[in-house]
Amino acid sequence: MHDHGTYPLKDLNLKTTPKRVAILNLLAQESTYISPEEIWRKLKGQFSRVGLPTVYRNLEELAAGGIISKVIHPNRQLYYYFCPNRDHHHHFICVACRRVEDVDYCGMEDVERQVSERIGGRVLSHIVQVNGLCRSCSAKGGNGESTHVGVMK
Amino acid sequence: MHDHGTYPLKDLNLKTTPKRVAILNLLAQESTYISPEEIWRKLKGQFSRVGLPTVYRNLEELAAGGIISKVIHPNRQLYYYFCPNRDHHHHFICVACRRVEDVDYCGMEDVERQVSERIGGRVLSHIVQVNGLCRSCSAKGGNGESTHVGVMK
DNA sequence: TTTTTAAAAGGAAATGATTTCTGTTTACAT
DNA sequence: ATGTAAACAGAAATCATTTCCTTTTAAAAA
Ligand SMILES: [Zn+2]
Ligand SMILES: [Zn+2]
Ligand SMILES: [Zn+2]
Ligand SMILES: [Zn+2]
Repeated sequence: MHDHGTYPLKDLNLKTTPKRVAILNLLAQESTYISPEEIWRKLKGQFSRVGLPTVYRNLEELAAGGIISKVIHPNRQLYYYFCPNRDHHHHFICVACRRVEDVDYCGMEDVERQVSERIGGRVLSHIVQVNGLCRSCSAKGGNGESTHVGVMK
Repeated sequence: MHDHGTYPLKDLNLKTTPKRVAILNLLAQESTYISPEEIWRKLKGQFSRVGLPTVYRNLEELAAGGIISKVIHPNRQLYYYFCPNRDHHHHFICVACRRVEDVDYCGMEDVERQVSERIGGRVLSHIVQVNGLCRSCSAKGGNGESTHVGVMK
């Protein structure tokens, strides 16, 4: 789907290993979020030996480095997604088909002001995720899996 | 801390059992988010017999009913919080002391419009959580636990 | 090119929070 | 008071994720 381009793995003190690159390429091909085990199954088609811990380790490192993003899922399992958009933004995920789309919106400036002025605290990070049904899944009328994580009304 | 008032457990087809009420009361006394096991330990001071599954079950039911809210935590464990504010809003959580504060802000109207117009999808729910250090923890200069879940830059 | 070395990977095993199961007990509508 | 579906306890299972330890390897240094 997208090309992940040349990522500064070096800047993150991550060696450019075949496994790591393959994981990144697999993610870049997907337009949906994916689990560590799914990545692992795909990797096994390319390498004779791959350990699941290697996949978990790499996904975590890539996410920590900001190259890929985590998806919050009600079943509490880990899912990751690679998004080529380097500007700050958030995602709309389809709970039925796992498709991920960009949401170019983030009101964190206002929130930070409010936290600073009214609460006296300091914002370190924030989580924003929009769950729903994409166009095609919405048309099919499917409900998908229920998504009740965080505050939702 | 707060009184959870009279909640329409009946409206959710939940019986008013001693355990359930006790859990709700415990949560209402806290100004921080809390784990199922912590609730369980506190419950054991009030009942001779309490099962951990009972706690998990009740917390899940109360959260599904919108009476309490879940907190997204990087260690992937479950945490819950009771907030008496019935208006739609989100939370600022202190990653150091677990304190939770209201954030009266939510740009979901705009997001829904964008999702509808540009993506053609339908929003079912959304997750918004602001992580940081509250006033006192910020003053102490503590860092608290790292919080890297979801998209954060 | 040949070391050198710290990071990366494998694979087996452990972990432990959460869930499932099953046989009682209980809230509450009739 | 009785019936019935919901709740509960307790023990056991689950299973995604981590940990551990040994072997390989990327890539910096010589
Ligand atoms: Zn994106
Ligand atoms: Zn944002
Ligand atoms: Zn609140
Ligand atoms: Zn909102």
